[in-house]
This record gives sequence, C-alpha cells and structure tokens, in this order.
Amino acid sequence: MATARRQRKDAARNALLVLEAAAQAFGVGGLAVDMREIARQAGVGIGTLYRHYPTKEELLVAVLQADIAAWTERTSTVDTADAYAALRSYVAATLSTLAERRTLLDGLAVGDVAAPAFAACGEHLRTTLAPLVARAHTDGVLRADVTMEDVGLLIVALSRVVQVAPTAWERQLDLALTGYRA
Amino acid sequence: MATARRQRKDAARNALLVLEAAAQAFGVGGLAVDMREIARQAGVGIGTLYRHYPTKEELLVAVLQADIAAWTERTSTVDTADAYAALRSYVAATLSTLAERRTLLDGLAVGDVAAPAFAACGEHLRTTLAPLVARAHTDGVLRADVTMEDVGLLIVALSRVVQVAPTAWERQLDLALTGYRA
Amino acid sequence: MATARRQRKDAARNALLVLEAAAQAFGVGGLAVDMREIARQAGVGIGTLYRHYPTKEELLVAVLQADIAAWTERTSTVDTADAYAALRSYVAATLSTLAERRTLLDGLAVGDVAAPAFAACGEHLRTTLAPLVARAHTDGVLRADVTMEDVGLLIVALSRVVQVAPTAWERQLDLALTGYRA
Amino acid sequence: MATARRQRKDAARNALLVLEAAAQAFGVGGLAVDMREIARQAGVGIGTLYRHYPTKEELLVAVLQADIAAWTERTSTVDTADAYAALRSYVAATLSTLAERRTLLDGLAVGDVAAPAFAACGEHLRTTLAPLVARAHTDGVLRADVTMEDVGLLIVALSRVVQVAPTAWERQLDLALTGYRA
DNA sequence: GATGAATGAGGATTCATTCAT
DNA sequence: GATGAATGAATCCTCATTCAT
Repeated sequence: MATARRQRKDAARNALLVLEAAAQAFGVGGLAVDMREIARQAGVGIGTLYRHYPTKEELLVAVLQADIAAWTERTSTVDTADAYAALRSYVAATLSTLAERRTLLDGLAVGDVAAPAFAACGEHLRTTLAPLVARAHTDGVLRADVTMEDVGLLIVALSRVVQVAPTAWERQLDLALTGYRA
Repeated sequence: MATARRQRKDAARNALLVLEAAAQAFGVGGLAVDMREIARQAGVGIGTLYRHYPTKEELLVAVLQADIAAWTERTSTVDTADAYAALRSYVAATLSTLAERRTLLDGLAVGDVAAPAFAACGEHLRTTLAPLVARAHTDGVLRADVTMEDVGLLIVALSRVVQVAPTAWERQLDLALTGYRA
Repeated sequence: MATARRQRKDAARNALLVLEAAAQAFGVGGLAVDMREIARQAGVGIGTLYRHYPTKEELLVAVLQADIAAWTERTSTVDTADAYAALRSYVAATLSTLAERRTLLDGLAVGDVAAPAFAACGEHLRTTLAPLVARAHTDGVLRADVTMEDVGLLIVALSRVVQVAPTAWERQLDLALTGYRA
Repeated sequence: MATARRQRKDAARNALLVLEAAAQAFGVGGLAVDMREIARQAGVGIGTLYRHYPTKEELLVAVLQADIAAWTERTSTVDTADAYAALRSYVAATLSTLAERRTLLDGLAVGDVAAPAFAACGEHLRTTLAPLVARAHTDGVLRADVTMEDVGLLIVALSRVVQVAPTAWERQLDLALTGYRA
C-alpha cells in the first residue's frame, strides 16, 4: 500500500510537471509546440505525458483550467472598503493574473473543447463582478449607463495592452476608468 | 507587347486571387492553414501559388502589407474640422479597418520577415497620429499628460474588443476617450 | 523568305545556346539540374528550350551526341607514323576529350534513351581502335594477349583518373601502357 | 534494465535494416531514391527511418561510413609474405570491397557532410598503404619512381573498371601492375 | 517561333498518437 | 505506471512539362 501511495504521488507529481511545462510552452510557442518538447521540458517520457493527458487539446484545457482557477482565487480577495477601489482592484487583479498566464492571455482556445472552461470563466465573472458593479452604482461612483458588460470588455481590451506592453496596463487602466466614473 | 501585357494581367489577377484567399484563410485558421487549401480557394494550382509567393511566410507578409496599405489609405482621409473629432475619427478608422482585416487584427507575424511590414506601420503611426495629438493638445481637448503612445495603446486595447465583440468597439471607444479628454 | 531564313537561323542559334548551357550545367550538377536553370543560362525562355528538346532526357542525349561527335572527330586524326605512338595517341586524344566533356566523362546516361548514343560510341571504337591494335600486334609492340577490349578498359579506367586528378592521367597512362607493351 | 536493452536491440535492428536497404537503394538509384522506398524495403515506417537518420544526407553518410569500415577491416589483413604480393593483395582487397559496395564505388558524396567520412578514408590509406609501398621499394619489386599516390590512382582507375565490367578488374590489375614493377 | 504562367505529381520532413516492453 | 520506438497522415515545397498568348 505504501508503494501504491508512493506511486500515486509520483504520478500526481508527473501530471503537475507536465502541466507546468505545458503552460510555459504554450505561452511561448502557442499551439504549435511539439508534444515531445513539452514532455522533455517536464522531464518525463512522451508516454507519461499521454497517460495523464490523452490529447493535446485536453492538455491545453487543463492548462486553461489551472489558469482560470488561479484567477478566481486571486479575484476573490478584493479589498471592499471603497466601491470604486474595489472595482479597480478586481480589474487590476484580473489583469495581473493575465500578465502571468500567457495561455489564458492569448486566449488559446481550441474548438469546442475549451468552451466549458471559458463558460466557468463567465460564470465567475457574473457572480463576482456583478455585485461590485451594483455597489458602485449604488454608491454613485460609476456612470449610470455603464454595465457589467462594459467592465468585462474593458478587461478584455486591457488584456491586449498587457500582452503588448506588460508594464503599461496600469496607467491605461486609470486613464480608461476615468471615463467610466460618474 | 499587348500579348505580353495580357498575360501579365492574368498573372496579376491570379496573384490577387491568391492574396484574397490567403487573407481569408489566415483570418480563419491562423498560420495553420494548408497552402493547398489556399490555392484551392483561390482557384489556382499550388504551383501558381508558389510562383507568386515562394514561401508561406512571404504570402503572409504580402497579406499583411495589403492590410497595412488599406489602413494607411483609410486613415489618410480623416476629417480635420475639429481636433477631438479628428482624433476620434482616426482611431475609429483604424479600428474599423482592423474589423475587416483579421490577419492584421490577429497580429499574425512570423519571425523577422514581418518586421519590416510592421515597422512601416509604426512609421505611419508617427507621421499621421502625432500631428493629430499635437493639435488636440493645442486646442486643449486632450489631457495634458496623454501622449501619442497612450493613444496607440488605446487602439491596441480596443483592437481586442473588435476581435471579441465586433460591434461593441465604438461604445467602448467613446467611454474610454472620455478619460482622455481634458 | 529572308525573314523565314532569319528565324530559322535564330532558332538554330537558340538550340545551340541551350545545348551549350546544358553541357555546362549537367557537367556541374549532374542530372539534378533544373531545366529552368539551363534555360536561364542559355538566355532563352523555358518554352524555347522545350521546343528544341522536348524532354530532359532528350536534351541530355543531345549533349552526349555532341560530346561523342567531338570525340570521334578528335580521334580520327591520330598520328600513324609509329604503331605504339599511334595507339598511345588515340588513347590520349580520348582522355583529353573526356577531360573537357564532363557529361561524357561522368557517363551520365539515362535509361534506354542514351543507349543508342553509346552504341554509336562502341561502333566508333571498333572501327578506329581495332586497326590500331591490330597494327601494334603486327609490329610486335603490344603483348600478344592484349585485346582491343583491354585497351577499351584502360581508357575507361583512366577516365576516372581524369575525373579525380585532371592533370595526372598522362603519367598514369604511361605507367599502365608499359604493362601492355611486348 | 533487461527490458530497456531489448528495446534497444529492436531499435538497433531497425537501424541496421534501414542502413542495408539504403545501401542497396543508393547503389541502384543514386541519390535520387525516394526515402519512402528505402523505408518500404527496410520494412519499417518512414517515421522510424527518420528517427534513426534524421536526414537523407545523414543516412547516406551512415552508409558511406559502413562501407569505409568494411574496407578498412578487409584491408587490414593483407598477406605480407611477399612484398609484391602484399601490395597486389591490398589493391585487390580494396577493389573487391568496392565491387560489393556501390555507394562507395559511385563516390556518392553530398556536400560537406560526407567530407569527414572520406577524410578518414585518406587517413587509412596513408597508414596502411604507405608501409606496403615502402617495403616494395626496399625489396626492389616496384619501379623506383612509383609513389604511393600512383598506387592510389591505380585503385581509383580500376574502380571504374569494377563499375563497368565487374569481372574484368583482376586481369586489368595484373596488366597495369606489370608497368609498376621494377 | 518565343515566352513564361500554370499545373500537379512527387519527395523530404514533422509530429500527434499508439503500443510493446 | 513509465518509457520511448514505431507509425503514417499531413504539410511544405520543387520541378518537369504543357499551353495560352
């Protein structure tokens, strides 16, 4: 049993090694990366990689899910003292997550396989961002016609800035948010 | 002579057909598209495709150059009556060009081959956008600390909106530009 | 008519230009040379090349035939004063021809198409070399058991020396011929 | 460990099968042979072929190296009882090796990749042939002015005979060697 | 007759995935 | 469970040859 457990531990560790290598590799080379290269960087055989992720697509989805998990965790701890600060904090946390997660940032999606992952993403947006926007409206710190969708698109827009000029997004965020303010 | 010209005309037409098919195909499938598929969609043989564009890279660059040419043309006729309107018009013209040119929008670039094309792009930005920003400052319709780079990044940012929600960019542009206003 | 004649002259000239370019090109790159490259070096269009030589093979055969013609001409004027000198002169003339004709030297032959050309070659060997060998035997300057075939193979052998060390064949010829002497 | 070794054994066998098929194929069709055809004749998939020899060039070089190895092995056991016999034996062993190794015989070489292989070849010539020539001189069985280079060129020359008339080289060797004798 | 654009079969190589060990 | 050798479909590109002008 001890052996079995040890093996399971090793297996889990391998799965993780592959996941990290894949995140790295997809971030650098996009979908074009060679599965062998990922296996190599993970320090495992190609067979091991395929045992854990039977398909390139599934591996990508796994990376995506890990990214999204990191994001939901990061954005669940926004400081809520001030309504405007809370909103800004949420957007900033999202963008800073994207800055570290190229796969998510690049929107690497593949066919319908990634759809569920992104659906979970929208779900989280609705449950966490909506209250913040509502409160901002209540507190009168947001233009009345600005919706949650607008803020979502703001994030989407600034994600490109993150991609192109990784240090410039904070300034652009503040410039743009000025336009959203009441 | 007339004969020779006629042939060239046909050849030129084929080159154009290939270019259009490629723009379409790259826009849909990214760099992964099969050269044969492009040839098929252009209605020419694969050999003809390669006669005009000896490499996949070169074909992509040609598409990029056509996109950029379309953009420079479109942005050279901005209404200059009002400084703010002129600036907005420039950004809007750029974004609407991107909306029709997926290759450019997706920033499909390949190694160093695309670099010159994009360099021309930056060049054009500097010569056309700079005066508009300068005039906006002179006329006092732009926050004093907003630079040409900021406007460039605004375009970059909104290009993502174009990509994700092709009809929403105009509203986002006006929202954001409010923040840039003096 | 003058025009017609002029055109025929031009056509003949083109055929010759192609032949020379082909001889050069095959000599350098073997059969792998691109037909377009030959046309380019001949200064004619690819269509013109194909008008004169409908096939790569046929072009090669034409080059071969020109080579063989040069050889038969060169070897028909051997000095016949002394039987041994005549024999040596014949072999030397052959080898020096080979030294200038890479296509022939490399034995570039292709399928059955080249066979007739080489048959003519053997034919010429029999009609010109045989008498020389016979006379050498009569004059007692050649070992009695040395046949025409032996001399033929001597040529074949030394042709490789010509190929590998273009200046060394004469010495090797004299060394070897010593063994053939009575 | 036993497991790993077994796999390597199979892999090694495949590598060898490919090598032999390639030697055969290059010998018949020169460099023009289709890699797929080689794989087919070896009874392996094209991917397996490429796993062992990542390039057509490298496969050719491998064939060349095997040929050269066979030659060095064959020529290291020459009978040294009599100086003249030893020399003849060396040349004969070389030629009979060539008779079985078309790739080497045809001098199939490709760019600079084959250069090292052939360099090793010249090296071996110098270390094994030189002493034989020296001893022949000492024993007075070789014309004083005949050098190692002459013998080398004799081999080169007769290799063409091997190519053209595979059964005639021995007679030609003896004829020619007579000229080299003291 | 000359030209060169068009054609497409053919050939080298890569890479996702399977499977024997 | 891990490994990596084997597989072959897919893809880029070349080049002999044809044909419209």
